[in-house]
Formats: sequence, C-alpha cells, structure tokens
Amino acid sequence: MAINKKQEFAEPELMLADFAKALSHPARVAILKVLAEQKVCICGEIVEVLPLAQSTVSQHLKELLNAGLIQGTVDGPKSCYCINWETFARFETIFKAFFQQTNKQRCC
Amino acid sequence: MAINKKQEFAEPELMLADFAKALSHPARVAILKVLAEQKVCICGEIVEVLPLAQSTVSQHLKELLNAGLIQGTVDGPKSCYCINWETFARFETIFKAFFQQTNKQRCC
DNA sequence: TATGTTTATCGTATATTTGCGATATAAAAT
DNA sequence: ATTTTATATCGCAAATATACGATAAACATA
Repeated sequence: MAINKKQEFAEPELMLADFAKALSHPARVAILKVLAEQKVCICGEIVEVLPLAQSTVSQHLKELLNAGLIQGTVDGPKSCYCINWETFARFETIFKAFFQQTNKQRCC
Repeated sequence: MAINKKQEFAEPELMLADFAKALSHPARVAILKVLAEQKVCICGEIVEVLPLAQSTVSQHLKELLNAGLIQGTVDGPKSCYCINWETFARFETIFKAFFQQTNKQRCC
C-alpha cells in the first residue's frame, strides 16, 4: 500500500483491531489454548506441541507479549509464559460495548 | 515464508483465527461499528464515513462478507449491508469455550 | 573454565495484506 | 438511446506477516 491509513482511525477501533490481530493466526490461538489449559508453560514445551520451528514460536510468543495477552518470566535458562486474563477481560468489555446491543435488527 | 503451515492446525483454532483476522483491521471494525449502530447501511454512506477510497472500502466489505460477519443485498444500483448477528453469537460461543475457564490461575 | 541447554534475535526469502486508480457492470434517470 | 449514479473488480505498488536457519545470549553443569 502506498500509505498506511491505520492511524486515521479512532482509538477504540485501533485497540480492538490490535487485539484481533494478535488472535488472527492459528498458531497464536493454539498457544493461548495450551496456556489456558495450563498443560504447558515453558517455551520449549510449547514448541513441541506446535508444528513450527523454535524461532517461529518465539516470534509468535513475542507478538502475544506485545499485545499484552500473555506474560513471561525468566526461570533460569527457561522462559515461563502464562495468560494475562486482565487483558482478556478488558477486551471483552470493549467488544461488548461495540457489538452487543439490545437491538439487533437488520435493515436488509 | 517458505511454506504456509496454517493448515496444520485444528479446525477450532483455524475458525477463531479467521474470525479474528476479519476484525484485525480498524477499517473493518469501524464498518461493523456503524452497521451495528444502524447509522448507515448503504455502501456509499460507509465510504463517506471512512478515510479510504471507494474501492478499498468495497474490498473490506468483501472480506467481512466472506467471513460471514455481514450480509448484503442489492437495492437497485445501491448495496445495503447489515451485521450477521448469528455469526457473532457463534464465535462468542467458540471464544468462551476456548478461554473462559473457571480456573484462571497463573503459573508465573 | 569449558560445554551443553534453552531461548531470543537477526537476516532473509516468500506470501499475504493494504490501498488506490482505472475500468467494468448494472440500474436509474434524462 | 444516452448519460448519470453506485458498486464491484482488476492490476499494480508498497507494506506487513510468516517461516526458518544461523547465531547470540544467558544460565546451568561437568
């Protein structure tokens, strides 16, 4: 694209889009799923569950971190990740404010 | 990327990712917002509200259609769009099944 | 100190998305 | 029948995302 027009939109739209973007790849959804189930939390274990190389998984983890959907702590040479439920709750509120109206009519 | 690995993931992960991808651009969130508010529904009116060219808006509308988030009907020379709330409800169910567990502990 | 283990980052190739102008299409109006 | 109006699609350029191997960094262990 010639110019990036994203910054021309309002803050709530940008926030929702960023949240959705973080969820817009099945690998990241899968990561969040195993973290939510508390099956695993160490990076290396996540890599074993996914059909991707270690560097690729690390990249997806970084994106989830940047979006605030997970948090990580260093545990010796390993990294432990878990879901940041506060962020999920926050976006659920924004989402509802946007779309969950009482009047769900159609005009066509 | 060398190879597209998306098809290696399970169906629920793919569905959630597709839904999120449809919401992953502020223009599409903005379109859904004005449709939800029932301010406008005609394509040309949507174009006036957004800071994008007509062809670009038409492309975003097509993506929302493909994702099943909106539906459109031809009204003479115009096109009328509105939100498909059934799809929203369906994805809310999937989303909750994934992430809304009773036990939201952290391991780190 | 040297070595192995675990993870993050860099560089790079390729795929996809975004955006627009130009054009096609279809209906309405003149 | 021609022109106008409204929208979708095509073709292209530029930006982003995806994926991996190689390498760096940080720690534990021999």
